[in-house]
Amino acid sequence: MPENDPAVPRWRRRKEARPREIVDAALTVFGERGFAAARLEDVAAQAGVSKGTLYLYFPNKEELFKAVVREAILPNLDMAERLLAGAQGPSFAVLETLLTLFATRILKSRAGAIPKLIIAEAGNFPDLARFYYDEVIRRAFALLAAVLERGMARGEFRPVDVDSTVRLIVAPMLMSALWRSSFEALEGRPPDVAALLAAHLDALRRTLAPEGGPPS
Amino acid sequence: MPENDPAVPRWRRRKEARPREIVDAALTVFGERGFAAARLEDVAAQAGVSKGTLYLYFPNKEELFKAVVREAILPNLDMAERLLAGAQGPSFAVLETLLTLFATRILKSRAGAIPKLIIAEAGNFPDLARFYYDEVIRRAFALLAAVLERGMARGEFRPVDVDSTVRLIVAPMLMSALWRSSFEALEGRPPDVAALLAAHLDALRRTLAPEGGPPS
DNA sequence: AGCTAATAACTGACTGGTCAGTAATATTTT
DNA sequence: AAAATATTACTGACCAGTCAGTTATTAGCT
Repeated sequence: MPENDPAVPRWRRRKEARPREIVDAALTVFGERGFAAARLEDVAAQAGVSKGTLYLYFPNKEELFKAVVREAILPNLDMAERLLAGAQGPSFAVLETLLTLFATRILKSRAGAIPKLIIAEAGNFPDLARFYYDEVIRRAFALLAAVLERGMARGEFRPVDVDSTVRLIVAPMLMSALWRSSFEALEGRPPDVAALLAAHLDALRRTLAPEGGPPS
Repeated sequence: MPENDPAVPRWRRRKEARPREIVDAALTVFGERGFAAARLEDVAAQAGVSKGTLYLYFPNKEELFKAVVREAILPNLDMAERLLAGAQGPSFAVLETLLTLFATRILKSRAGAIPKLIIAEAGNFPDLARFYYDEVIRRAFALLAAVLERGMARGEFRPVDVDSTVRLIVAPMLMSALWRSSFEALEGRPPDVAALLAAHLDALRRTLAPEGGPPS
């Protein structure tokens, strides 16, 4: 049943809105299928646009993916960095806020699919891996390392191996994100992120506490 | 320069040895490229065989992959289960042995690539995800849960939320495996698994210790 | 205000390349 | 010779990226 009324155009020119809509559609489709398996035809359909239009705004699939990362992840990192820069109180509270932020802002949004994407495709698309490593991982690790250094300098944390401890902090959050992407459908119940976060914070409190007693 | 001497056959019939060689080649190629992107042509070449031969021993790509998992992972799980069943000493020592076993047997072998594989392809190949979940994840989680229960029953561990704690135990090891597969090439130094394992065990000791003091 | 280029935005059929799986054929072994 | 094992050449489906052509919008002219 084709729409023949010429008063209703088949499409509109919307130069301003397109990139955002395309990136948004791409996040959805990449998240569902991964980078390599995602069909740009599907991204286009999801964005309500034809495949050719994608190429008016993005030179190729990889650049589209980078745009997705920039839009979905980097603003959160910016926020986290500002948070540390302006922190006044105890370091453990900063850590708690950061992890809670991750659990709510990233894990629960469609951006939670991005870690899986990167891990899945790093081998076959080293440029993407490099991009993500430089723009996201390095910054996130540096941020957490700074929190640990701050805590140790203030005597709130016992001395620890910073690099290993950063990985210990990140791992459960990362694993939650991967879990959601991969196995949520197979388990009856959804994973209890809140319980995991609570247990993780509890473990960190005990791990980081100076010998003389727990930090405030 | 073709070999025309009829006394030197171009190939031999080796019905017994083929499956193992093919599975071994498949582990290598799947590990490098992922499941979807791996070319059976490459698996065949790596196994010193032609593509058609693969189909004499495995009905399709998915079944070949399942065979890889069965061969590379399940024997390690069997060993771990026997280890717990025969354990006499303190529960923390069992935990330590299990994690060390993982860090050495899985992480350092080509089998370390399998977690990445599963996570990467779970969305597009739900049958594989189901298979891995049933055959590996459930068993591994049950195993660790049993260690925790044992420790709590013997008063060596304080009472903890078993499910969350199992995830906390697994996450850093899993993350190491994923890291190797994805970012090792991008960093100068290889990740220091020994340091991470030491820090993790230290953190677990503090986390699981009953209030009255650390377990032996 | 209405008509008419000119331009910018968009479409969708097509190309070139890839690869899992199959069929036809060849070689080795018994 | 027959059976078992292996190879090679092929098929069909898939998809990123391209491009010739179409449609909406804007600007210029009257």
